[in-house]
Amino acid sequence: MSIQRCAPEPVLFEGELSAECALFHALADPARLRILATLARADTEVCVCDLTAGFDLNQSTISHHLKILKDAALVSGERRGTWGFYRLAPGARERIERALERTLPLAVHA
Amino acid sequence: MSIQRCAPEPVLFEGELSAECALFHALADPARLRILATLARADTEVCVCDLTAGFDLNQSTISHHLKILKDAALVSGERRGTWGFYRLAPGARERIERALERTLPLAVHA
DNA sequence: GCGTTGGATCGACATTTATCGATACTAGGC
DNA sequence: GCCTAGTATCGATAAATGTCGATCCAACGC
Repeated sequence: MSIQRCAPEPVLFEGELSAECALFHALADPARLRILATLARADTEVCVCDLTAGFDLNQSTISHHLKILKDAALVSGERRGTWGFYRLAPGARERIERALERTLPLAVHA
Repeated sequence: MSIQRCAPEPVLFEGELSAECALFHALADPARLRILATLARADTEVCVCDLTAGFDLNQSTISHHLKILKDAALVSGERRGTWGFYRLAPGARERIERALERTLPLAVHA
């Protein structure tokens, strides 16, 4: 037998939140969070070599996390010569704030 | 040979972000995001039976996600009789906003 | 007492994912 | 050309995790 309802008129959210979920997923890793925090506090771009040297992770692991952050459009990367430089993507924080607003709106209007 | 630096004075973030990471992790699942969005838009508490009936997921799966959200202090649950009721934890959104501020501060002061 | 019902917990399984080593790629220096 | 160095990509592996079914627990009705 199926489970019954305890009260009439349940209001369930049916909207699409996959983009918001992808954003939060990119934030849900300690290595990526440290990279983001570093980029956010750097007034300039940061070289990949500094991240590789500073964090206790393999170079390929750093590169892997940078790709995930880049795919999430949270950082932007550029290669000059043999070195790679990354910076926080413009509007990264605003995009997260908007995702939060769509998930947990301050003013409940639905 | 170890990897060399391309420039002097790399500034790496060394702070602790495990609590923030745990918060974002709780948000990084479509089912939990839908539950949170539902609770945020409900002016009252929501019965577990409504979540189980409305979302295309097993009852034990819903309960599992509710526990994760509760452990993250994003929702609060109460049992009255045989039914369980959940609501958005007070200050849930503010806690996420503070976690975002600690990770990506608007004013760079470090 | 017993049976039922909603929800939580446990076990198992499949998928995802973080990490690493090895390799490929690209730009310089020789 | 060749060699080196920094980065990206590929493969493999181990750990984490989402999902489900089965079971347990608590409350209600009989």
